[in-house]
Amino acid sequence: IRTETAETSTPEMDKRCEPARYEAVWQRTWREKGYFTAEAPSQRPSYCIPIPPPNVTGKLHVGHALQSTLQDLLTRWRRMQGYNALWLPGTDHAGIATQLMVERQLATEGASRCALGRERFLERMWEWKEMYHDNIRQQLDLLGASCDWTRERFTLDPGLSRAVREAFVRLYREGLISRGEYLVNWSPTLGTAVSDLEVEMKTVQGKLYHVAYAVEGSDERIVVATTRPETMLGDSAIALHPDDERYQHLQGKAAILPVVGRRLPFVADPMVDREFGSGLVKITPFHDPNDFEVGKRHGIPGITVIGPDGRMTADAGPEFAGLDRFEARTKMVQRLQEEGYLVKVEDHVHNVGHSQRGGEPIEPLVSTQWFCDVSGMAEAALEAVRDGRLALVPDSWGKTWEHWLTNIKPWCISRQLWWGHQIPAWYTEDGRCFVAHSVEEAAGQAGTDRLTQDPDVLDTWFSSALWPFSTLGWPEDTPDLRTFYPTSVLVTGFDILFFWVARMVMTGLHFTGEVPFATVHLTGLVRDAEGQKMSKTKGNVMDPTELVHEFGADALRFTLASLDSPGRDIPLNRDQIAGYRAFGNKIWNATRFALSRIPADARVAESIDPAGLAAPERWILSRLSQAAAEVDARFETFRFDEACNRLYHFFWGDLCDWYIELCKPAFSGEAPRPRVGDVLLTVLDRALRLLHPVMPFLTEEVWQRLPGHQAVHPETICLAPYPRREESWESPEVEAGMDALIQAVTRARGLRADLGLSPKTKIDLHLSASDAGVQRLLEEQEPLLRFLTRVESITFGTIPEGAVRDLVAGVEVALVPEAAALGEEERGRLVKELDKLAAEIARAEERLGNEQFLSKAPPHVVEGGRARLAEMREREASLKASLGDR
RNA sequence: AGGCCCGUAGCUCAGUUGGUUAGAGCGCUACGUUGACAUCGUAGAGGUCAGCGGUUCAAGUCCGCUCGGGCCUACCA
Repeated sequence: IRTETAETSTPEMDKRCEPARYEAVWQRTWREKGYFTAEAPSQRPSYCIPIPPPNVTGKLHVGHALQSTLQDLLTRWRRMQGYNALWLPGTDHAGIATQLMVERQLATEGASRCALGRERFLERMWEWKEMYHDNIRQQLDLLGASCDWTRERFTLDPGLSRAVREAFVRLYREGLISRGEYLVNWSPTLGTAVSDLEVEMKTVQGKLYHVAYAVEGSDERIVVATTRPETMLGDSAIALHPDDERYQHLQGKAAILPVVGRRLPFVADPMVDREFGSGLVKITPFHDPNDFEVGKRHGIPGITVIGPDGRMTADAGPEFAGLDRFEARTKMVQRLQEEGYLVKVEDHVHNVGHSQRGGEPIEPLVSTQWFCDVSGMAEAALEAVRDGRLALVPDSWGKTWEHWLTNIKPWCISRQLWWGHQIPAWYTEDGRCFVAHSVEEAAGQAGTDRLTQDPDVLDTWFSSALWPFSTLGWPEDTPDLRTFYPTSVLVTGFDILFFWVARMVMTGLHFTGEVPFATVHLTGLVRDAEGQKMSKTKGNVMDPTELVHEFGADALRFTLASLDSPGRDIPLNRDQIAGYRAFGNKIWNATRFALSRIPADARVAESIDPAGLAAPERWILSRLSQAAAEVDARFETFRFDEACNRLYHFFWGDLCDWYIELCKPAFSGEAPRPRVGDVLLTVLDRALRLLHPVMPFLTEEVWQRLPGHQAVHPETICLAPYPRREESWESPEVEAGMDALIQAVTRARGLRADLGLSPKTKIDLHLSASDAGVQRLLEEQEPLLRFLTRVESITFGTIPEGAVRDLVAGVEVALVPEAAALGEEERGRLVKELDKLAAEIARAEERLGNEQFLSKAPPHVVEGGRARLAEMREREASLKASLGDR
């Protein structure tokens, strides 16, 4: 176990950061110490994130890694802020998807679900579940997830199954769940009904067959167009538009179905589009959703000619019975042609519903299923977003939410599968149905125990819909439920907004009266470096486990979090992850520097008073305070990208590029300043704490080595307070002065480079600040400036003739090179710069001469413009002086 | 068919309620290995903000149209 780091506090650190050496160790330590176990009840405010339960179908993909990173980030952040934070983990049985995986596995063994029987098959399912569940758990550990595994749930475990039965029974008793015979989306290869959401519309190139029908009792022939000739066998009417002049005479008559010879009455219905085809539509009530409605309106009976297996039924007639529906199409076309009914065939592009899981075209089929009427719940869910009880982030999803929920239809919740929650409905031998919590209760109602349970299971999303409260113990009124419900945030992909999020909101409001979470953060899709969707067939799938092994979990986490900008997909590329791995190395080495150079008595300070500190120390503390304030604000608004960006630039830019450089001459004794070691350690401590939610492993590993870190928390950075803004540390004056120093140093280096002078060339630097305070600061820090610019000497005040000069941040910077003159290249660059400046000055003058601008623009903008113009003029003078007489 | 999103540097993207000089990372160029770090440092180059029109003192930002790309919803047989 990794406690030796903290206790022996070996100052030796490797030259490179190697995540593999500490990540797994810390994950184990954290778990053993129980840092992530939440309390219920608790005195502290609650914060809860219910995990979108991964399917137990296989491995986690990068999308999971993204969502897990964000959930963990939020949880760790709130935990550090003192919340009683719970990230509740679990997995989903994922009905169809998982059953398919196991069926495939069985097929490779030459076995099958039916041969095995329901009971043995379910045993196999549970074995599968155990295996993949363990995978998922390991992967989450690998990523550094701070889940409370003592509260882990699975959608088929006893508690959740009980919640499912309770929800079903209540909805049934309220009349919102019912059983009935309707036209449903049927997947012939899966052998089950699916919901509207599981139907994927695909644009396909098909054919439009124009078929002639004889009109009964006349010589007239009419033409009807269809894309599915095989369904003609189930036709029972022909529809025309009630206002269509061309066909009024057909009202009350009938057509004769070719090949079959059945009589098809004409019906007038406004659903007919007069412009399409001939303006006449064949009506197949049992194999088309529109026709089903027309059939109902006109009392036309339907005929089922395609069975659940996708083959033609006996009712299709002896010639077709037993044929696959697509074979039947070919045969029908052939028969029509033979008998002279086929008028023409056109290419036709149209949209066909396909089974999302099975992949084959959906067959609309009449069957008895269970339905849930969600119209009332949808209304409540709409209201929750409208009145702000539920926030969608980004809020652009609001319109999609509105649209879907206002057009919602009954939800088909039964599935002809074995893996799932069996429907709590029992039938007597004479066919009466009893819905109850248990077979005993049903027997009581039925007055007999000769009952058979409904063989179907519920749609997987039915149990998922209850997830935020069923995992906390609902329907029991448990301490967990009281403590953590409603939960705080849901982080998930927009692709399951309807499948899952909307349904959780609906059931949450229905059963608990409250929205199940206050905020939904919807992430984009993780794509590959080229912006392509990852898919197995394309072979561009990135495996999070491999990425963790290659780059470390922290680098992957930082990358994913920093790419999560609202409403955008996430193009993930390895270079970027490598870049953030380098950032980790930077953090590591910054710490290594501190540990090797600080005085022996330096310690992390829980708080520090800037009074008595020199400008560089006051500057970094001021910058740190602002970084803390901004990072916190970004997390509040789910701008993980901006938070990460801020963290990155604070650490690399302010801390490493400048402050650590500023520390060097102080530590070496060249330019000593008070308490530099304490400040460096204190800044590192806080910076690591700020970074911890994003990079938990590295920050813990490094933080444990800081002398005196125990003052902040005795055991772990995971539970150390999240740094806040420290207003007493902030000083605009110090920042302005140091900013001038930084810019002057940068410009001095730039001038030297412009002159093509090697770093070894001796040079005199002249600095002249217009602001007296800045001038004083520069003079005070003269040794520091010499160290940073590597010049021989610095002279303050008037710039000598012949110097090469420039003006930045109110400081004139000039170099007097020994016997060096401006070459052609340098002159050219200067002239170009002067031209640009002159153009800008002209623009500024014009603007400032505009009456409208002066009177309408706010004063600070006008003032800013004037100041800017003045500075540009000064700079112009300075640059001209460089060119001057040389 | 309806709706939504996007178009900014070579690439991937930021850019607050319109307000000075449009930013970052990667890549590129030159120089650099001085004791934290070459997974590095220093200094640079690179943009007609897709196009057109409008509102405004002021537009990458607001409005309209066009072009290009993506996504969602949808029962045209």
